[in-house]
Amino acid sequence: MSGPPTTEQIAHPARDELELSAVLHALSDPVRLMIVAELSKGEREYTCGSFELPVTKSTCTHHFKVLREAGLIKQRQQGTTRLNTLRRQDLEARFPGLLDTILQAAADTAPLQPQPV
Amino acid sequence: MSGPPTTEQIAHPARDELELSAVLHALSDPVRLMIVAELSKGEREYTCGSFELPVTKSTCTHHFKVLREAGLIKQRQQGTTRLNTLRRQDLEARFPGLLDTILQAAADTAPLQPQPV
DNA sequence: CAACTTGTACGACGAGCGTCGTACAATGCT
DNA sequence: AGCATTGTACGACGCTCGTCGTACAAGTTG
Repeated sequence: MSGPPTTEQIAHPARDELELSAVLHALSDPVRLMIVAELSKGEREYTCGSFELPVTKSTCTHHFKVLREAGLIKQRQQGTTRLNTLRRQDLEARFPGLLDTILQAAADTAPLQPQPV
Repeated sequence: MSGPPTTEQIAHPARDELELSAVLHALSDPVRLMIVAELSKGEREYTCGSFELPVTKSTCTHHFKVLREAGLIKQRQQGTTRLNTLRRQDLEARFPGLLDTILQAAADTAPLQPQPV
């Protein structure tokens, strides 16, 4: 193999372009909040398929797209899979404390927890 | 005057019933975030008309209703006017630090500020 | 009483959201 | 090569959202 193994041509907003309303809207959906909560539990990269979500594949793609366009996650292509990571530093720089506070609130009040794989 | 001057028959969710997704959704609208930011600046009660909002009266009523049903504000009838206050304590008890963090993020990144009256 | 103020109720409209199914592209594996 | 895996693209569907205009209710004030 001589060509580039990864594509990395996925649009992401810059740190200074993150909008609060987009972030809050993204996290106001229970499924997306689940995804972000899962991502926040580890430092490793998660594939889209490593979540037990109560929606189909295409809906899952949609939610990851919303999260990416709001600047919450970074997506990196690797082979057929797409690796997702939380943009912790960017979020912390732009909206200090916001992510942790929301995740804490979610953990305190969530009736159900998703299952990682 | 011998009769009751205020009605106080407006439905509000109890503290323990506040849902995170509803709160985040309520605050993901710029107009509603403006309203909450204004309310947070003072301890006094604000009438619905004391905001300079870029929407009509009926839209304003709608936004206050969303905020009330999400548990962000308390509305109290007094004569023809309705007095609004932020439910600071309830929010702090249910979602510690959430309101302040969001308001801080809004203040840091907001391009425009509303005008109080 | 009549006029005004403050805000709600209701219906309408266009836009967007969350969901799905099917089809397809790209990669990995046998 | 052929097949399986992973995820996207696209269209469709109901539903909700934000907005508005008009009409109306409840107080306040002349």
